[in-house]
Amino acid sequence: MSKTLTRPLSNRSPQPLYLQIKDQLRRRILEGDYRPHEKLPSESELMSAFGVSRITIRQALRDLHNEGLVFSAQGKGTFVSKPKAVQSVEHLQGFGEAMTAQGYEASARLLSIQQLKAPKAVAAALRLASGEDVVEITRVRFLNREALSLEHSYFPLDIGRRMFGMELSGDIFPMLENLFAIPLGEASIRIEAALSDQGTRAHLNLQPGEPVLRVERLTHDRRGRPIDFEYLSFRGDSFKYHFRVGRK
Amino acid sequence: MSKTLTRPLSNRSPQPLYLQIKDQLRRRILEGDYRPHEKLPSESELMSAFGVSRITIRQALRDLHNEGLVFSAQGKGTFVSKPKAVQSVEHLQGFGEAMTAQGYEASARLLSIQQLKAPKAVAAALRLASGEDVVEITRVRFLNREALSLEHSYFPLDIGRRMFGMELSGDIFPMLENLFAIPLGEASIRIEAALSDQGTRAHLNLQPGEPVLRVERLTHDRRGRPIDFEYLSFRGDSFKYHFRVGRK
DNA sequence: ACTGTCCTCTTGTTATGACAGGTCATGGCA
DNA sequence: TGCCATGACCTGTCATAACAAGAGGACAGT
Repeated sequence: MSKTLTRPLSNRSPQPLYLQIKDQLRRRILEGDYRPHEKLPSESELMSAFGVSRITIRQALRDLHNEGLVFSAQGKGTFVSKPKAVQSVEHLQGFGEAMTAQGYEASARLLSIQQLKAPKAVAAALRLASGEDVVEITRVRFLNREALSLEHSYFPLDIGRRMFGMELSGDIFPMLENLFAIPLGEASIRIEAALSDQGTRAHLNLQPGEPVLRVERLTHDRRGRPIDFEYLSFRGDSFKYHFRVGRK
Repeated sequence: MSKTLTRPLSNRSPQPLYLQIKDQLRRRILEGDYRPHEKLPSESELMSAFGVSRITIRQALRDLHNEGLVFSAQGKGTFVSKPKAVQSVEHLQGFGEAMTAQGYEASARLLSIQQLKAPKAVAAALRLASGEDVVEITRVRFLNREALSLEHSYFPLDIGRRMFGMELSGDIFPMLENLFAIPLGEASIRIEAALSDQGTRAHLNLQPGEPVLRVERLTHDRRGRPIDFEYLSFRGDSFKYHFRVGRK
């Protein structure tokens, strides 16, 4: 637990101490040095470890608490929260965009990419003639090293064909916007709760009977053309979808 | 700016000082004593006004900042935030409204209405002082004669008390708007999948192990005051939530 | 008239010290 | 053996004190 803090007061101030401490603790949590429900060192231990006063430690812990990474119980200690990622959908963003913006470590593993005849529902959503081909991308998403969701994405041929051979472990939305120069517009989303099927269970490491949040998302470009239809299955215990809507 | 704080240390502690101060400031903001973009008294003024130390004032202000009611600028002061005037494209509808609009036969049965001390999460959502009372309404929703969802709604006292004795088998949103003349603004929604607990199963006629879609919805009036916090549990097999979002 | 310096007010950061009150294990007493 | 008191340890709250740093106005010099 040694640290290299640069003192703002004695030296030329780079960053407040409590921010440096907060970032170090967060990194350790996200990297798994401290695991969920594990107790963090007590405030006095952190004080001597970092060589700062209690108020500084508490300010760092308070920030982590506000971010939802830790919680504390009087008389017991401060503990790492189980990551319950909250994705805000006020703005349309991909999952990875949302998570990394919150400091989570998000990644994805490509399971398959292939061209196939569009399933009926997919063809209807993408406004394709039945029988037309689409490109299907199947990925597993990880949050803090744990499998979080299984994703099937379907793209029309002209877009999907360009994806073969590309790096697909990152976010797809920025890729569409930047590499393909496709301005994104509205997305339409459906959500339901369901029990996990066997294939999903295998990828997400779930027990039979555990629920999943099933999301269908159809993304359009700015001109209204549907360009990406996805089935997303999230572990029910570790994801919350969050958004705001206005009246009328 | 005189206040009646009850000192936790000298007296018998009712509530921490910073919470009392936070609640008083919040009330003044919500009641319009301090208007948006208006400067609050400086920290030293608040210190002498409340007769507490700076750390206590700052803790109260920090909480208000986290709730989004104020923001501060170094060297200038602390100011009241403007209640978000975000133009949303989406409809905020009660579920009943949405269903009847689609030709379904929707109804609700009132299970209970009571005044009780707000649970912590409810108090936080409605921005009430911890310990304040709220009115809880519990209902079961039916769609085409089948139980669809179990709903727990929490209202601040001034609104909730007016609901006793009213007809509560219909939609609550139109009631708020028309009978109570409360213009509705934004709602913030969280969704997750979970397994049904026993109480929910009983009301929704579910088998053990069946999943539910759990929704938390916090509705604000047009000025940004939170007025309705709800926990909704839907049968996972018979409901889909549908909405659209725009990019950026 | 314009500009740069300085002083003052403000919030931001940090230290030290103290007591309140919850949790839990240990050990003594019945 | 069982129960309870006690103390160690932990987070929660609050006070006092100091310096850093941004903002802005007063004021003097050009």
